[in-house]
Amino acid sequence: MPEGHTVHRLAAEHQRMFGGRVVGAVSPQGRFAEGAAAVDGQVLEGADAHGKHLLLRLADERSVHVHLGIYGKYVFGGLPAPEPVGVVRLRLTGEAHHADLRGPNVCELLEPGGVKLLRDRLGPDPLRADGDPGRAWRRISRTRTPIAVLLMDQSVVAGPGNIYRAEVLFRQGVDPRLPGRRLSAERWGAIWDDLAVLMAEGVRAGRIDTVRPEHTPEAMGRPPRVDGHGGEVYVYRRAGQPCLVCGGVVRTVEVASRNLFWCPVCQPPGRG
DNA sequence: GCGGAATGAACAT
DNA sequence: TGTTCCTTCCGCA
Repeated sequence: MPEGHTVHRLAAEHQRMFGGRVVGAVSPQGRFAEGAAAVDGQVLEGADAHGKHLLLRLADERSVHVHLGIYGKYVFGGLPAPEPVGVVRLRLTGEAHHADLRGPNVCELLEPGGVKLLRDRLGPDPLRADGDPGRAWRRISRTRTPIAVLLMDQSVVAGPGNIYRAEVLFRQGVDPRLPGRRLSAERWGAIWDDLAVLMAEGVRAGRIDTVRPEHTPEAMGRPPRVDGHGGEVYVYRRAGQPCLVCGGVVRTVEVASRNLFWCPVCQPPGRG
């Protein structure tokens, strides 16, 4: 689940449960013991997300930086918090809630200024009000790298992952292998706008749904279906199945060690 | 019960 | 390009 929309939800949840309040912090697993000790007893001033990075600002101007990677997961609950189940890297407790973090790629304490360094190496985030698509365009329009690779590069665009990249390219009818510099500025604008809409909906719903109403199984007279990842999508993990729009066969290929999915009919070679 | 895959990215080579 | 981190879940015995 951890694409950018998930992390923005997590930030909102932290803000709601812990924002402006003193928090307790422990690391039952032990791998964040020193950091937890430094956090424990401080006021959590605010929670924020940039792309897939969660940032918890503390009263002493340091920040907890969490990146979930593929496996990382949060579970929230009330108080009293039960005995931690499994390997809990960080448990926060507030006035009425607790949050358990397991399996993150990153869980570290950043010194003041560390957040700026982090954000400087990230591209614009379609979910943020300060996200500037022009910044991404300056990278995209100058490279031969395929657009499908660029969309996964967090220094180009921060937030989209493997599902959103496949789905937005399908929805905009773009050939995934099209070099960035062959993409038109108009098409990039459409991709950015679509990402903003899709991901905002993902934040609201807590799942990734990308299928337009006229293409849902119901509208097409097929039995309703929800994918294993918890949403309704056009091409992601649907290799070998018929395209929901044209009936052609959805294809997959490995790109930079990730599986890319697309419909060669709706996204013909050179289209961009 | 086991093996593989998974919504990610840093690092080594 | 390959390795590693680290956890969960699914399909297959």
